[in-house]
Amino acid sequence: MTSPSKDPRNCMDTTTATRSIVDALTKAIVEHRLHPGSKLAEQKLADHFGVSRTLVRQALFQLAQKRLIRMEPARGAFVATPSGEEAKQVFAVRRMLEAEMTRNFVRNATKAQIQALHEHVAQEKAAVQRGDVAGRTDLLGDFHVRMAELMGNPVLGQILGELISRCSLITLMYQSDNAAEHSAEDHAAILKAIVAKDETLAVQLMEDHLSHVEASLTLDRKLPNSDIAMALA
Amino acid sequence: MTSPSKDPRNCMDTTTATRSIVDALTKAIVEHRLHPGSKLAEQKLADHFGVSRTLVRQALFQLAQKRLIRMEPARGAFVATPSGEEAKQVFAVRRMLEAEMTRNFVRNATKAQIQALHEHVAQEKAAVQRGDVAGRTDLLGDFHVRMAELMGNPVLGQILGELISRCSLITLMYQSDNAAEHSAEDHAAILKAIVAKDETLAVQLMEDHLSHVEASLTLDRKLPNSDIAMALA
DNA sequence: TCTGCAAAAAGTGTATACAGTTTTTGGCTT
DNA sequence: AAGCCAAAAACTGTATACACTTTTTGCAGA
Repeated sequence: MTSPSKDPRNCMDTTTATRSIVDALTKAIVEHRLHPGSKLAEQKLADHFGVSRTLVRQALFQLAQKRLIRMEPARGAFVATPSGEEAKQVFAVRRMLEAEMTRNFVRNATKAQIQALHEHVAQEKAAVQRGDVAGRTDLLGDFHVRMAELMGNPVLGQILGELISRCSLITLMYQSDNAAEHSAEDHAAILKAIVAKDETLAVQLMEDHLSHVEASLTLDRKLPNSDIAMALA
Repeated sequence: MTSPSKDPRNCMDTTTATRSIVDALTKAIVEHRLHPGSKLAEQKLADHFGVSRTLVRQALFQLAQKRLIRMEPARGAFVATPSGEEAKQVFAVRRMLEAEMTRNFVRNATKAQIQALHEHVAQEKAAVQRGDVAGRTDLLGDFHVRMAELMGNPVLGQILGELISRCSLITLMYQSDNAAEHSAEDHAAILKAIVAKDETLAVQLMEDHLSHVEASLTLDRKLPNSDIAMALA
């Protein structure tokens, strides 16, 4: 009934076009190939993707709703430049969500789910060891999304997914040192506590992990190219 | 800088058109004037709002992202019919978020913020007493959004706002008895615990409140007009 | 040389046009 | 009379056109 495509011909059709533009731009933003503040001109994107402005605009509106870009009236779309204040709020919400998520996970996780997390952590370690920065960043975020999905709560999964995308952008804007290696270890420690069914410890480790990531950012730093006049005052 | 309109002429201009369509449709869905499953034909909406399909489509895409409608390829947009499963997930996320929110609120709330909640609860009581169903539903949801906003966390506020919109739709689909009157009392009790700085009690009452609302729904009921053939089998 | 302004270029916001799909309608067969 | 198929109508998906705004360019004047 609700199958994605009843016709094998349909590989790239109807409305999937917009989705793929959203995904491509999301990936580009999260992977730092598009810098915060960059202008996203509609016609240029349309030419690049080989479609009309119509589809690009649809995609931009969706990205704006995900807060990965901001749209200024009559001026166009720009890659978002989340403020330090906003960053703190995003982390605060993540802590709320993920603390409870971890608690539920400890209580209800099956062996298969724990196994899936083990495999994920192994992948993370491999990415870290071979210096695969892009893959590592991806996997480190996915750890959290994976947990949400394994809990059988796609609603939570989607919300967390969006928050984590925003975090990627935030991290890339404010990161001082490359503390990402620690994250893989944090994940391993959290998983260990989950295996041990130590609810309190697992929750605590998850909260600490998120606080640690947040603390590794210099959120009070003046934004780089926000306003040159102000920078020289 | 980020002021909504620097020009007094701009009353209904640029991109605000789409926003107003989104708001109008959101209101219509949440207030049950558009029933779950209803077709939302683009041209009809365009005629009704006096704009072209372009703007209507933009609005529909945004509503789809908020999960208030669903869009089927080449078939159009329909008011969402969230499943009982999805409803439970939405409530689960709300409990996660709002438990922590309440905890933080007890710890950090200023007198002015508590005063604002008092006024809100008073408004709720007034709406309940004068039998204003629409206003009551609105206010009961807003209580939670207001708390989030008062906490100085717009990120949380927006996420909660969207979850609460979905809950309005869910409530209207699955409500068995009219348990809404209880909600106003629940809110008053929560506020009392906040005033008393009783963190544990406030959190508990908030969780109970949400569980109570969820329990008042018959989420396991077969959806009404999902498939007539199946209903008659 | 630097400032200021006007014309041109580029870009956004909305409407319309058109191709392809789905739904409805109406008649034909059994 | 009920069921089925074909033509028509309605609708979605995408591209294009046009008005209006912002930005850039280039020239004139101090």
